[in-house]
Amino acid sequence: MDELPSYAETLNERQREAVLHGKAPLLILAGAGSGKTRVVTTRITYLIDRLSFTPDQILAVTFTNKAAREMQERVDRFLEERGRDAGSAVMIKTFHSFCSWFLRRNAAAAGLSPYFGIYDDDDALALIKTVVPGHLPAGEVRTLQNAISRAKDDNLTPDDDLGGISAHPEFPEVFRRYEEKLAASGNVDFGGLIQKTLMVLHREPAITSRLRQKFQVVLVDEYQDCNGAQSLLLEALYGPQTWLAVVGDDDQSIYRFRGADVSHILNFPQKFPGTVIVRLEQNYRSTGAILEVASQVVARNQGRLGKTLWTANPVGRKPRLVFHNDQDDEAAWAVDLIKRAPLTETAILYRTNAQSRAFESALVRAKLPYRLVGTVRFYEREEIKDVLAWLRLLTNSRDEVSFQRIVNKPARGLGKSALSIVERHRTSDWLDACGLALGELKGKAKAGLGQFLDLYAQLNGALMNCRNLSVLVQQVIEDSGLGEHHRQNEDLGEAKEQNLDELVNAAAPYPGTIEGLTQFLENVELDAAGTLDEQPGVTTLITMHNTKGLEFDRVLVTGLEDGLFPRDTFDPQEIEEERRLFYVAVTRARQELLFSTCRSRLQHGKYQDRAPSRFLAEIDPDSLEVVGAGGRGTEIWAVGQRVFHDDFGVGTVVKKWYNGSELGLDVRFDSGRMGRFMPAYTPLEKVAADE
DNA sequence: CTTTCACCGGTTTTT
DNA sequence: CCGGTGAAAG
Ligand SMILES: Nc1ncnc2c1ncn2[C@@H]1O[C@H](COP(=O)(O)OP(=O)(O)OP(=O)(O)O)[C@@H](O)[C@H]1O
Repeated sequence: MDELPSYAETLNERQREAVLHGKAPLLILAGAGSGKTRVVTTRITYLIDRLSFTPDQILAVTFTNKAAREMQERVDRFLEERGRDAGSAVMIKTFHSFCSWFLRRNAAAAGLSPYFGIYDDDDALALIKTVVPGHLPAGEVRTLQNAISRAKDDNLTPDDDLGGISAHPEFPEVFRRYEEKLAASGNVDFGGLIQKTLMVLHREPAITSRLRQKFQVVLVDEYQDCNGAQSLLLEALYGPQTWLAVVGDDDQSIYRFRGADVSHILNFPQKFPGTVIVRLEQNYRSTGAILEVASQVVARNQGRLGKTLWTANPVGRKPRLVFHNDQDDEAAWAVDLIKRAPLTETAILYRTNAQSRAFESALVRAKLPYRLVGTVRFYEREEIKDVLAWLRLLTNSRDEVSFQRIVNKPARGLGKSALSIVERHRTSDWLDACGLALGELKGKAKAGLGQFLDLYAQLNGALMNCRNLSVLVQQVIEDSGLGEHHRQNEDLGEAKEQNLDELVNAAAPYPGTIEGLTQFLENVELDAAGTLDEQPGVTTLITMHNTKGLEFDRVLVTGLEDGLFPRDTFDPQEIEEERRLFYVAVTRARQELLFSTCRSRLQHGKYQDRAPSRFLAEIDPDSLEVVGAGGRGTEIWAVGQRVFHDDFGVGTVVKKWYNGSELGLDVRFDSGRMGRFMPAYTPLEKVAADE
């Protein structure tokens, strides 16, 4: 072999081993910040640069579209530096967008049109509502929707044994009817993208072998959050010539609620015999003090693989823990920190999107720039979804959800009875059904439906001969009346108008053809959040889940309160998942880490008293710098904490409860005796677990 | 058929 | 507090 390429010189020995590794299945198992993603990127470059692979033979799977774009950029840059181009011929996608690509190319085999649309969770919910019996409460409908998604994540169909998914008596029937309606709509939901791809690969050996022939190299990042269907997909992609590598960290598996299962990474060596495991143990991201706290907490989880993780970085300042009265104080504190060092790259992390509000308004008041990642995602706003529904109907007139959404929006006199007549005439195509129903309607409804049909014809004509997609989008907004409708909204009208303008701009890069429209819609459907660039001096507001794979100089982990983070739950598995989320959040920080917790928090319109998160009790107090403690409700108690009482001796906290704002503890003493205490008044002493 | 208003319940987390 | 839902008025 020639001398090492320069990009390999900056790697440590283990990383280099992973990059230069040959054909045998490769499992890279490593803790946070150890350079896993960097190894994937470098390996792609190496395979192209030094071995004879061409970019289009390589498939890399990332967890988010943003991660895919970033990896694409890095690979392009690497290859450019080495005087090669065509880096962008490497296929770097999420599982979902890869499957979408595949299904459009093999539409016939999948029983789809190449212009199929993708239903997001809201769309799926709308469809489920049309198939659930009678008036189930909204909560139950959601539960059923969730069960359907979980079933599809495990590649199950209504014919399979669904007992492991949901015990709801209506579930199998609702699932079946949902799948029928979905098939009739000609569209695909998220789970269906994976499932239909699997179906084609299992049924059509010729297609499978062509696909394996094409992608001789397959790499998967964040494999610990892989679900059952995705794991099967990986097996289907794996042929005798495939160079396969997966990368992940069992301590960072945080998407169980979405069907992810850490067992897929743990069982990888069994599934792919001959697997070579490479462990990366050096963390390049964080200070020693940050890593220490992360390790202490995650160490409480049972059944983890356990990994060594060390860093040559300085120990740095101890992470700080700051107590606040409520979420507004917490936000004011965050703003103050940012003002003191406005150029330090800072991220404010929280468990639930609702928590972003207080931070947003404090930042606005302080006139500090910020970007909000996630939350009311751009493409999920009402006005945007309305216009997208029109566009989707233009690519697929069988799309029930989109049809129902816009047929009478803005109102054109089509109510329940008129629409049930349309429904009676439904073939597969909703416009045909409208045409047939027209004869049976009269008056306002007839006029309204006629108007709708004319509009469709007009916009469909526009699609046939418009140069640029933004022209079509503009025309849909104006001609459909949706633009006017949303502009008239009392206080949000202006914002909605701006959003619609932005949608027009977003369509500009696409050609005004059905292919261009399909591509635009797919990008929107699979990456609903839109892109927000990071910029120096702009604070990031983000959920902990969304920070997967990211890093920031300064990280604020907020809302560390029992019941919020971790959420209260009876399921020990879920507590462990929350603890992994804590680990992910903490290990995003390069230099500075701050925790904050509130004694009281506004929730559902009421202030509720809160106690510090049990995770804080799992950190060695010596590893933290505590600010503002000492007041009432600032002592950190966790269920399981060992305590000593003057009269009763040693025992264990078995329950936390509240009497108004006062914290109470139930303790089971080793003598067998139980006791109830208010730690504010009773001298209970914490003792170490082994005393 | 459309609009308004009173009432209820409570979403973790997202491709 | 806020958004979704359903009944009743217009
Ligand atoms: N050999 C190295 N020398 C210097 N810096 C490195 C090296 N390897 C990785 N890094 C840096 O360490 C940081 C973490 O790398 P990377 O994001 O690839 O880690 P990761 O294992 O994917 O992290 P996580 O699982 O926490 O998302 C990055 O800033 C990366 O540039």
